[in-house]
Amino acid sequence: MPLCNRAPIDGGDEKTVKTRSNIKDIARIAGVHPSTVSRVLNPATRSMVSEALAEQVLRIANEVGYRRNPLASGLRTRKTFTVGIMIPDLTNPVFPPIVRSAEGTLEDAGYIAILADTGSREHGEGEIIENLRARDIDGLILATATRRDPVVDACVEQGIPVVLVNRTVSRHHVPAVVNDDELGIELALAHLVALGHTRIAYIGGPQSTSTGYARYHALLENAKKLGLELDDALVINATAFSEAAGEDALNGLLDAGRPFTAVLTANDLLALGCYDALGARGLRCPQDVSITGFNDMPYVDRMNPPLTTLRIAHDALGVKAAELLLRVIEDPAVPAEELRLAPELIVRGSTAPPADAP
Amino acid sequence: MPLCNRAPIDGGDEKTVKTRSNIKDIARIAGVHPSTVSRVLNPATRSMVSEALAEQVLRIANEVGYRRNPLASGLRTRKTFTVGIMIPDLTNPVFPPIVRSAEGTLEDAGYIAILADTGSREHGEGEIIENLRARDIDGLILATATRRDPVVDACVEQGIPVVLVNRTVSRHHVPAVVNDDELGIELALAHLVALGHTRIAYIGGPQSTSTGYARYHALLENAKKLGLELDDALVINATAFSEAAGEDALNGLLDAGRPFTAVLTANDLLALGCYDALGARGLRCPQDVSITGFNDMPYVDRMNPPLTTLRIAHDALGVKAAELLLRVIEDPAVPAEELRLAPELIVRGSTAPPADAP
DNA sequence: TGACACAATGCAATCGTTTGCATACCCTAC
DNA sequence: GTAGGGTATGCAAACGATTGCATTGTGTCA
Repeated sequence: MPLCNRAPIDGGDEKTVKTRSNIKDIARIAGVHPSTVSRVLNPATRSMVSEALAEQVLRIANEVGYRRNPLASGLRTRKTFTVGIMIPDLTNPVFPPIVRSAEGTLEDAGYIAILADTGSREHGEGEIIENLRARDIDGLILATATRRDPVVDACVEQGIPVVLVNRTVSRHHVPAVVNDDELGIELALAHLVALGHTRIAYIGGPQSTSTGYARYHALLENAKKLGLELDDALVINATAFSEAAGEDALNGLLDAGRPFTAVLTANDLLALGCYDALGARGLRCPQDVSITGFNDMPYVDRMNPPLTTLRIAHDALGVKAAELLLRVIEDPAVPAEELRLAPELIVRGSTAPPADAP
Repeated sequence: MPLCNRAPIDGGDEKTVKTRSNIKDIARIAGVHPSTVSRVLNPATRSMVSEALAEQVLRIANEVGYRRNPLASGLRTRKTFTVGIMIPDLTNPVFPPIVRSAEGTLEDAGYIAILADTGSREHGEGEIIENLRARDIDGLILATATRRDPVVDACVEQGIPVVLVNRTVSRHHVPAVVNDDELGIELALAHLVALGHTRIAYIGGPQSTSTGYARYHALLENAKKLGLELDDALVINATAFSEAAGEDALNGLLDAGRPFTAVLTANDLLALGCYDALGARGLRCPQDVSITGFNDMPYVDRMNPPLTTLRIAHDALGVKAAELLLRVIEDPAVPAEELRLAPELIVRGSTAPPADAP
């Protein structure tokens, strides 16, 4: 007997580390060539082999608990059933639901998700992408995009299927799933106006992100549409989507001395920063100033006061992004579509009619 | 000239999709055998080849931007520089910081992290593990462990390096990084007692998890140590670590009609559920009932009232778990140590002296 | 000068799958 | 009876890297 270092058959109770059985083992048992087994195991080529034999091979594969080795398969075919998910910061409550639902959707399709959090990282994004590319990932979900993003350009150039989520880029050639920011701002602004506010301040986000940019322009647009006069001195864009930036921004507005009764912010964290700035000055929300957020982060309904904000369909964002990516992977020629999901205004305690209202 | 389907050298401006250069390309340029290049590229075997040649090969590798193909390498060596991270639910705020810091630590060591959220999933955990195993992952970080966990058993049995994080298992053979729950409960209980509370209720978590189990027993232990009389009817373990379970539990306690002035909970979400139960009955926290949480989830400092709780070193948990796993991967014979990180009591507005205090 | 040790490199098999091509076989039709 | 056309399978070369063993070359020592 030739050397037989494994016990592929009847290895039931053996104490040996039973190394996963492979296509050759099956071939040996079935008395056929490995290539035949391979053809049976691949649904696309199964029809090449006689039905009876195919059935037998499948049965054996099942019996020995065969699982394709993705490394070997990937090496040969360049398809790894692996996708990368890049996010700027997992501890930002916006991302976990996106990541989770995207991962779940991918998993259901037989893919695995490699997580890359670029915030907590010494390597640059480019380095990370190179790393993923070296691993022959099939595609990439990017939540990190800036409006002009070299990383995205690089992916497009290298032909890596990419889908952007949450944020998008300026040049319109890459598929994306984003929130409908125009609608969101419209809802928030209309809400404040309906409450009777006329002197409304705005605290936006970085203009380098599509969300910061879109929300800012949506504000200008919708104010005009409503015939609302905006005080330029009361419209500013913060340098980051963070509590600290929001606090700074509102402090700036308060110091400017221009009167206002409401602040529309482009992000929940900015809104929370506003809470801090108000609290430090003994001002009350909503009695003195109404505040709206954007995102509906978890637990903002429990804050003091509960935050009026725009609920983004985070789960759907992740699911749709994953589905879109799968579609692109399957057929790279698919046209780059951009999905915009409608947000929902959630009215809570942080908004009320202005003090001087009738 | 033999067929040469690539342009490995001087491929600078070519419009062709420049396929990643490999070890053979380098060998050809350097005029040596691929195996020599391989030896140079592997630090462990570099000393086998003459210094001058090694340098030259490295220079060329650098010039052509060589990157090892992890698939091929992994196929041959069974080492993929990949680890899996399994968590029960990414939208539970406890996990993102753990995942993020673990991932960052792994990345710095040249590993990538595959994320698996078992909650949002139709496949069972076993199936997922099999999937990861098929991909020859080097190790696994599990945040999903129950006290008697077949998945953990399976991993240990199959020799997959495993590190548990946040939760651990009963049988003591697997390395873990957890919070020091005994200390946490001790701090919380001492805090309430110091405020003057004597009739203290407890809402714990599922006894199938190590955290639920340890905190419950720590409570009994510490109460005895402090000479504190616990009313059995006021000590219950909820069926889940969730807001709903917490609300149900506290409603049960209130319905029982036994007097108490404080509730010590085993988890922030349980505590938030208590807020709901109190609010629904018009009771105030902390005036009528003090409440303590466990975890210090993000934003509980902004809730109404801000929650007194135990801050777990989530980042450290992730980092340590990753480091421990790397150590085990490197040397599977390393003894299974269990790290316990000390929590910190964060006193906020949800605790105060009881109403009947002097 | 020849034997031997040792250092540096080449050779070729291997990891597990896939796939273009060759082959063997059977059936039909002229 | 043989040419032609399928159909079902085998063969062997990839994919890219690693590694035990073989080979070559160089120096040392007796």
